[in-house]
Amino acid sequence: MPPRRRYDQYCSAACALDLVGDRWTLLIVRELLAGPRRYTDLHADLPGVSTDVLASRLKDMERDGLATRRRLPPPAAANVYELTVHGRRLLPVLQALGEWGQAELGERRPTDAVRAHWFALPLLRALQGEGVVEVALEEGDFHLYLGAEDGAAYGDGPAPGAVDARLAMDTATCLAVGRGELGVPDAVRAGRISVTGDGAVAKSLREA
Amino acid sequence: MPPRRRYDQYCSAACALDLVGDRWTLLIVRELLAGPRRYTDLHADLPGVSTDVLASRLKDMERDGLATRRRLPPPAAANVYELTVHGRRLLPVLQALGEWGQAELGERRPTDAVRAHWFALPLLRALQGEGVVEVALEEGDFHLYLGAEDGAAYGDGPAPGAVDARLAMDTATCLAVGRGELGVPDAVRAGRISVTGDGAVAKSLREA
DNA sequence: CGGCATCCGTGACGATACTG
DNA sequence: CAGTATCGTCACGGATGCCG
Repeated sequence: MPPRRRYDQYCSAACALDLVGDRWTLLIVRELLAGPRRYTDLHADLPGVSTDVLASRLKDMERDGLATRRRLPPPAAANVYELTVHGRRLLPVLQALGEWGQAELGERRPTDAVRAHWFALPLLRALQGEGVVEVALEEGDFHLYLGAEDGAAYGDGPAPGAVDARLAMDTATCLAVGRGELGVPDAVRAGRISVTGDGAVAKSLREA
Repeated sequence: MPPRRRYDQYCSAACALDLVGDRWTLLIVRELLAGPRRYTDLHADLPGVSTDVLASRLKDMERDGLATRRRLPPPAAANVYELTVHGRRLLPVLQALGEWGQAELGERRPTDAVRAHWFALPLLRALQGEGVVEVALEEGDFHLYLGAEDGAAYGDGPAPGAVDARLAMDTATCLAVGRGELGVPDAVRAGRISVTGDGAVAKSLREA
């Protein structure tokens, strides 16, 4: 087996790219940041990735300590992949990339895939406060854990537990809020976001 | 000519990776963050990159508005590549990557290349204050512009103009400071950094 | 000599088919 | 469901050549 391709530079950024610079790797991390995922789910949410490349990346990530494979207990017996603590620390990298990429993200082309939780990262930066916020878009739901001690986190689908606030909006509004162009209270007043819930977060989101 | 390979996802992070996710691209950005560079300099500081890939990446970056090619006026007539404002905004991405990668950056292997200015990014995060700081390592010199309005910046080699402080240290010390494990004043007291200059930055670096 | 373009061998990638 | 096997294609790395 030939040694895997590396940059061979004594530089922390190059070293990081040795681990996560391969095609698809950072997008797999983005998926797993939303919670544990089965192989088939990953394959479904990453259109274009071939099965062998996905399997190979997951193996690499497991070997490098970015992710682990775990078998769910019955009755939901299935293998899920999950980020390690080390892997979850890549969240700032994806946030920086996403922040930079928002400038180029124009109108959606018909060939572009969309998943609701892809909007969670920009929203995490834009929203202040503390608590569990559930967000509903046309594409689906996701939930944010604001003010968590280990930075912040989010998950796909509805929140499994109690929810402090629930936001419903369309994609364009979500993008504008994530970009920082639009504040949530302003959007609420403009009728572009509906906020429900009576937690402290809900109040602070409704008021400037 | 087939359309270039893209992820086709309506996601700002994926969109960013469409532009800078190719092999070598982010390392070229890292090089250009240290100032304008000629093709040959880039090729020399990126061991392993083939000539055609380097030329291809530079063309892509020019087309995508990340970099520009400019001809220096005589007598130093030469083409240099330079980041655009948009390209310079990738600095947070490289900082996030570098911060994450520092955890894996162990001892230097003999096959690893090193350049002095590769240590500029971690130091930029670690150092507080405002002014021009010149740093001397065994591998060479670089200089930092702390507190610049457009974030921060740095350059390879000695500073072209006036210098507020000058630091000399070895690589291990530089890494520890960049990691945040060691404060500059502590390192000065331990004799691991020599600080010269009498600017405000020099004073603040000497004192806790 | 700087700045590429061309050629070639190898490995990575993408699509599909197939298996436990 | 969760991958492995196969195969064609393309990108990469190395060497060499060209041209101002």
